[in-house]
Amino acid sequence: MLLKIKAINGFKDILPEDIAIWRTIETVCRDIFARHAFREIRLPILEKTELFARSIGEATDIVEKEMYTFTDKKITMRPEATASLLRSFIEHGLHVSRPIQKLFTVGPMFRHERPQKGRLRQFHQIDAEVIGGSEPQIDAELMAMGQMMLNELGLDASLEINSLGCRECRPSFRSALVAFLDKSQDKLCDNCKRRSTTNPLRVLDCKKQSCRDLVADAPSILDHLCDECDTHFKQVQHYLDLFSVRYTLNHFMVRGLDYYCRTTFEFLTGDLGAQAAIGAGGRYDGLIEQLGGPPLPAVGFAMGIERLSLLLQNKADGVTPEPESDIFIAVLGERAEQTGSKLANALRAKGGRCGIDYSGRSLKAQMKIANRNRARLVLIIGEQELDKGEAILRDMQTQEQSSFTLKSNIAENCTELLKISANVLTTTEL
RNA sequence: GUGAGCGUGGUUCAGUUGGUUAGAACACCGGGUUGUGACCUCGGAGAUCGUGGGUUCAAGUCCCAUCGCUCACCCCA
Repeated sequence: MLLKIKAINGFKDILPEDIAIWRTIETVCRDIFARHAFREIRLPILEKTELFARSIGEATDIVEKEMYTFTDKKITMRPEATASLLRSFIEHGLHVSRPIQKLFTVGPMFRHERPQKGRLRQFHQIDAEVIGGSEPQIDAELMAMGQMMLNELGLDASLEINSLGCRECRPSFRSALVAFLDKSQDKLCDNCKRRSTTNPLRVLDCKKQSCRDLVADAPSILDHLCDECDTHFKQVQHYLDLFSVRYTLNHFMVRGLDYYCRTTFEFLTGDLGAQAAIGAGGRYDGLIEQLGGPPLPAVGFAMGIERLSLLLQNKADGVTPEPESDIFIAVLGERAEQTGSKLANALRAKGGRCGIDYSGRSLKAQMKIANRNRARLVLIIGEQELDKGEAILRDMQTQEQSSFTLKSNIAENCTELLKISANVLTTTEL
């Protein structure tokens, strides 16, 4: 045997067994987007490298070392969706058609990190962005929508929120924080010693207990917000309360992308190993302008589909897969095969989900296939019945069998079978 | 980039101090019902034990190397 070619590290197949969960996630989220008047946008996977450098930030880990880039062509496989979406928004002047654009997109993202539980190199995100509004209601509504998605998927997650301030107030907080960290340099972990100069905000996010203890007394960004940011953040909380969305303030929360300002938030779970965030986002008011677009405020978030999927898999009452067929046609002998195959394809043309096997297996083997397909009905066409113009119709669940008259008009047979099938399927749903 | 753990049929694993033809469960195929699934029962097929080298009379087992996977750090969805 030749050497097998395997998928590359961090890239996963989504097998037929996994699809039910994926479709559930997508269906639930799409439905909720529709209820919130979001429209879908589909974007390319490759973009100019510069797009991500300018939006995510040159100094971030993502841009510095995690992007899949064709260096000779200066193009990159997108590590996140927001940059691409804004590029498209600006390029097509979408702000002209509506004062506020509510857009979502679903698809693969690529980051060259070491894979681990809940973290892949190709992963999928559901991404939502509201462009053109700075009102705190929008922030709150977006979080409420994210919470609705998790609720309707039956998942528990906590929502943590913070405000990072704006260009006006962040510098004063930053210098206060740096001053605080300087006093305790020797107590910080090596990593945080480095970060206290390169990206002091990140020290707040350190997971080491010693740093967490130290940082507990650090100045809070929330005490340094300018009046406008402070009012905005209080309003966000007011509307979250109004919408009955539960949340906790976490002034240690820092996001890894440079473009966030004001509101940031994360949906967190304790059931994903080291990966706590299943969805996260925030406001990025200056970014569109920075990418060459009009000065529009915006806010958005992304959910990780693989992470949602892992959580759904862990649930006892998991998602049940759809049957491969509703009606399976078992045939015995060549004449039956002729009748059965013709009927199967006619049924499909009329919208029926129909299975059939042509390998001439025993009836027993065909019944096993029907069972595995989770077909509710099996139409058994045998020589003896065929002579009488009949077939046997078996309900696999109730185990009841009845004789089915095969009319010469095949359309009539289809109509009759589809009627019985629909009938049987709805009665068991209730 | 750093660290730890693990590589045995399709899948999950067992394999004792190295010792005959490497086992099981699930899955698959077939029989028990010459025309009836899911349950039961009997049988069958399926493994270069990740790869290369070494030690030994003898290696799945010990040693070295290499590749791969997983988890964690980091960072993030």
